[in-house]
Amino acid sequence: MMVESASETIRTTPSNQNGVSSLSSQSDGGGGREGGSNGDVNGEISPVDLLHLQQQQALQAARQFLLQQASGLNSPGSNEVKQSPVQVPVSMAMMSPQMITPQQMQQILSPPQLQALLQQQQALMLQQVKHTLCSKQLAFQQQLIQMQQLQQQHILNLQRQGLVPMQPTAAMQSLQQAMCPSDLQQLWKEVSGVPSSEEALKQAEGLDLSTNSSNSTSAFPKAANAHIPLHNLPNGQNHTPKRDSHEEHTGSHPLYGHGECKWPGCEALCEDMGQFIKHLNNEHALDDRSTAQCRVQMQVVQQLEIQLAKESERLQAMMTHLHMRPSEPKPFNQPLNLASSGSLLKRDSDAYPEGLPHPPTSAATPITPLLHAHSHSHTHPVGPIRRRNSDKYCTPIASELAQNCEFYKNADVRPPFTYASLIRHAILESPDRQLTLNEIYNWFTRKFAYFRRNTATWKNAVRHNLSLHKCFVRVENVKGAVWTVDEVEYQKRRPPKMTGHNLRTYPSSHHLLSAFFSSHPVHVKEEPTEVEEDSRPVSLLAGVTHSLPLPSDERDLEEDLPTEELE
DNA sequence: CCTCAAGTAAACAGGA
DNA sequence: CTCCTGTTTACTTGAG
Repeated sequence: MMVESASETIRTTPSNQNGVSSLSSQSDGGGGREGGSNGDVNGEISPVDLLHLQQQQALQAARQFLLQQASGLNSPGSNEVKQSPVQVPVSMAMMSPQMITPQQMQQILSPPQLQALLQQQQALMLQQVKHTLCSKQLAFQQQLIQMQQLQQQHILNLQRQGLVPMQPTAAMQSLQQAMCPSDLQQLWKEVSGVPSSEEALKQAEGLDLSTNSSNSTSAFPKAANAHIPLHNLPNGQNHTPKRDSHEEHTGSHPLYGHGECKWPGCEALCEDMGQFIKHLNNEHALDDRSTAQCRVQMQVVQQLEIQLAKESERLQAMMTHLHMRPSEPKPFNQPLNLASSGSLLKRDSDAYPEGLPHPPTSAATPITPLLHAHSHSHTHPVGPIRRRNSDKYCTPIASELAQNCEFYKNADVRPPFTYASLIRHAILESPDRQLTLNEIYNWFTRKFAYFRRNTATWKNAVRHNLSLHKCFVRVENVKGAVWTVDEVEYQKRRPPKMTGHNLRTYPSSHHLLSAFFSSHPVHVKEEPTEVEEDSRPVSLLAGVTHSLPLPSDERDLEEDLPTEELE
């Protein structure tokens, strides 16, 4: 109880200035853009128009891609459905990382996969920028709808398998509540100018929306009118078991393409659909691992959404600057799941005039941005990451970092290591195996986007760890003091604790599922981030650091957690 | 329930 | 005086 009061008085301590300027708000203008919208005239094609068009196309493509990604994670047997009257942003329900942190996801599924995925996505996004010319909103709508359906399907599947703990109906209800269909309907109208989503759907169906077909894996099913009105779901009666069989007969599956399974990290070859389905059921049944992988995929999508949001914001700023009337600003401003979840949940407040909060918090605060606006600014200002999973669950820090350094460098994800192990790693990584405090700080900020904010907190933790653990030895130097590692102490320090649990099986299905359905991400503790520039998930992929051979040093380090690894 | 490790917050001291 | 560094204590949380 006291804690709360304590945390409420958190003040940003002076230490913030330690060269950690990660804030580069590029959004100038956020304000009065709605003033300038006067209809959609497109008589002439000026450079400005082209720019506009390009941007929109890019954004649209990105959005589509995100949606595809999101739909891709809807576990097997979840496509073929096509429409639902109610818009339900999948990710809203599925992305609730407050229960399982991104780190955990990463642990579960090696981030190289994440990187690979992101890379793919980036490439595909670029491709799609070229191909996606028409059917902007419609494609968007279409896919959103599909996502919803997939989500529903997924839920149904879970129910069927008895894996949805307790009352699936409750899950549904919470889902539905969180979604607030009416809000969504409204949103749709705003966004698309289409009277209702069903209308939109009809239109969408009338068109060839296969713009996404450039992504061979996505092949959105066009068939099926398996309606699953969400409003029926709460009864828990709408199981439509036939869908599986139905799916098997249609030749496409988002997780199947080019004769191989597109499940993240799988790539198993399957000659035909039947074989693939079999494979899917065998290898990717709903278990801890698959569920965890889903969450990883969510993370991927989330990161892409962040990127998308940023681009949207940029577009807005550009257009504002050029005095353009954003012909269709809304869809782009609306970071579909992330932010919208907040706004919808929030409900009462506008909080969402523009879709994106303005400068600093915008993109990088996927989960909570709007909540902050609402609550006292200090309520959870720094989202203390209590109780992160300890490194005992992790792969050895050295290899993990070596493989995923680009990821951590850019993604605002807390590394799944203890402070102590990180500090040690930093020190041992240095040429002289010694670092000053400030150098350690710098290492943290350099290596982890996550540590580019809340500096007061983690720096304090670093100092605390340095002092606390005997394995860190302070050595007076000419220029001051440096910190070194007493390896013996360090090893001693480590409890024989078990662990290792294969990360892939770490979080239990229950956890994951409850996370899935806890669509009340209101209390997310992700902090108000400022990682604008850093959370550039897409670009980070260019990194290609994975598969770097480990330096000998790293090898040493890697031995560091042998027991932890092997259970 | 207890213990322990980890994370967080904060008070405090000493030095630049 | 402010800020940084370093130490220490207190507390919470999660896991064993």
